[in-house]
Amino acid sequence: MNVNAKKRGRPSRKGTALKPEMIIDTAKQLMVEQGKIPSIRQLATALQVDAMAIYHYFKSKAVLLEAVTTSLISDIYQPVVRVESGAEVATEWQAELHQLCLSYLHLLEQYPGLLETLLSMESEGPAEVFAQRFTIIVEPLELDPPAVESALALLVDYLHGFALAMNCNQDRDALNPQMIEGPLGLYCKAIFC
Amino acid sequence: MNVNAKKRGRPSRKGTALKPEMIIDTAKQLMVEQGKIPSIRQLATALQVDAMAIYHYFKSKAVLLEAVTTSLISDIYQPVVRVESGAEVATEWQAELHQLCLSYLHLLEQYPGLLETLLSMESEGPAEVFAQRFTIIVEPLELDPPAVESALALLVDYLHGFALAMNCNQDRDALNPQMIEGPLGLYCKAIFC
DNA sequence: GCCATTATTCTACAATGTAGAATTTATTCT
DNA sequence: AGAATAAATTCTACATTGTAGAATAATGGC
Repeated sequence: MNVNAKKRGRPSRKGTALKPEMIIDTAKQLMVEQGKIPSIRQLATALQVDAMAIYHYFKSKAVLLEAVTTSLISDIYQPVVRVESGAEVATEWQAELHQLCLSYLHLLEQYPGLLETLLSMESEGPAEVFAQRFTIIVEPLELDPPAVESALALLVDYLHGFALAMNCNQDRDALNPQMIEGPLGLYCKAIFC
Repeated sequence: MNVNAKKRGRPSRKGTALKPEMIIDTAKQLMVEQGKIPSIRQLATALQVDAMAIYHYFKSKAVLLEAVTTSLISDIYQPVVRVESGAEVATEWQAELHQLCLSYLHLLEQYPGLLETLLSMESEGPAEVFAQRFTIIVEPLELDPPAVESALALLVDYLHGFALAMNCNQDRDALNPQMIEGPLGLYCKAIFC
């Protein structure tokens, strides 16, 4: 007779019900705490629930991770829209871009595994979030569409490569988001010179 | 009595001995065939050997993968060193860089899992290979050291991000190395203008 | 009150990395 | 030559993982 055994079947008290939100939130928390994606069993333990209960809400672990990703991605920096005049155009967008990149990297650093999920996802939603905010920032530069496309591709993949390097490096301090300074400066020169 | 059971203990005939090279080669082959890193058991089966035999040569799977990586990385494009004159400087290095990038991406595409191993490795050796060849190519541009460093960082992480995207995308044709054209052009503009 | 639906736990399986012991052959020492 | 040691291999076993499928219990609609 297992001491820890819980009663089987649907729980009585209504408020006790497991909710998708709770699962997602706990998953996020464990990702931060453990620095990696938790196993379904670990997640279930944290929720004080049987592992299989989670599968009632998410058809597979991949689907759960996609939900986590979608929920997190909107937290990246939201650029401020300005009415710019003359000289400001040349500098403001760089600061905004810097901030967007840092917040994106910070997110990918805080939640290891997010990156791979993001890139594996069927839905383009999460990837679109960054693109959207990027577009807002470079809007005042009035680049032609193909140039914007190339610029976005170069930046996104650069950031993903950098994030991957951070995630793979075991010693946390060897690599941090501040180090994009040089490359990002070079990048800015490329798209506006 | 298992029909497939092999005799235990050290094999008699000398030539039969498993060699690290064989393990590495078979691992490479399976990576290409399966499009992912094989399990130790699969690798052992291909070698017609017990799984644990592999651990006699490599202390862990990670160490084996590092050996595979080190062995593969030297295959990337070796830039030709030229004596350039005047106008050629402005164009030749771009073609060389393009070729280097394509061969690097091709390698990372062909051997999924290589990227993560590369980035997780203690040894800087493999990472140095690309850096070395990059340096040869941009040498004639006579950039100052910090600029070279930034340029290398931007390019390497961009390529890693791109490679990761290729590896994560299940439909093979959605993403291929030819697509670096635009971003790479932009990049070249950045480092020499 | 009956029955379908919903939320949950339990049991079980196949795959994985790998520790540790057993076994057989090769090599080295005396 | 014989004994001891080392090397190369297979076997057995374990913990961890994702998840399929069945059993169980409460809820909600009729």
